[in-house]
Amino acid sequence: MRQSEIIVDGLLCVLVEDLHHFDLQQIMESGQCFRIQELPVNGSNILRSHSVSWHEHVKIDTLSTPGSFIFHCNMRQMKKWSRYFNLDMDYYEMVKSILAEHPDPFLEKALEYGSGIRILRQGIYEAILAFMISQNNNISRITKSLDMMHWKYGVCRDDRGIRYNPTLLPSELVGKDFTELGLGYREQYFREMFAEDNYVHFMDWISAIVIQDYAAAKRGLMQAKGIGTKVADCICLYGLHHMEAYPIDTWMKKLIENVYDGHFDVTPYQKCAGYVQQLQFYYYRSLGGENHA
DNA sequence: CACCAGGTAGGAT
DNA sequence: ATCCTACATGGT
Repeated sequence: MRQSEIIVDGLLCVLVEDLHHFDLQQIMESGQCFRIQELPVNGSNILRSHSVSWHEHVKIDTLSTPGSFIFHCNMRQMKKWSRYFNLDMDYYEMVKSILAEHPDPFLEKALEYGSGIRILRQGIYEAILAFMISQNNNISRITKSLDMMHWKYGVCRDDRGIRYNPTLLPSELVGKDFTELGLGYREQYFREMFAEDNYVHFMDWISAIVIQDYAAAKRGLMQAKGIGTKVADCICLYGLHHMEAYPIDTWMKKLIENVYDGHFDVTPYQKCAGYVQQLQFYYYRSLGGENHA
């Protein structure tokens, strides 16, 4: 991967080349992140364009030259996005080499089908909000609730004169009522978590979790109401980048039942289990569910 | 107008 | 330990 500064429309941007196994469309569709949007495209050498909201906001153009992208930010911000998208570590090759020793036709197809997927580092706050909302819910409502929450309670900041919805910090959520966000019965979970008289405990709880290993972090997370095994695994994986986490939801249950005859051994994939789960999940959903492929 | 959604808590086997 | 079910809403 090479990075260089260029000027686009009078603004400093970063041109990234030779970046492979990175496809924002796939990442957006993979269901790990609800805050990426596809934008209308105007440039002729631009294949797709996306906007990503996190601590900051960035527009990314996918160029027609394979492996080439334009990140609309400066080099300093690019460092953060590089970490966010996990651009330095390519789990594709890791799974490829494990597959050589543990043949798995389904996973092989899943790897090729979703080869552009990366596991993001969304941070614990973003992950808690997104995946507590995600339980027994559908994607479009999850996205809507999250967006409304950010617009209603978030403080807007930027250095380019563009209004955007930033990451919410606990300090911005303490004592809020969470009504009118369409959260349904999950509303109560948030009210408990961000109750004013729980703030000190909340911050202690978080600061312990972020320095613990996967097993301890998962146990800790599950102490909160509204966080069970699956949501805890998602927070560990997409928030804290614990790659051992292997979230099992209704789709993964069906997949393991139909494709692996009720048993899938993650042991060989310990160091990239979460990535393997994403590949399986993304490919299985593309098949419509019941197909054994 | 039913049925479903990247589950969980609380209670009953 | 392992089932069962109610759960609030909006999407399809």
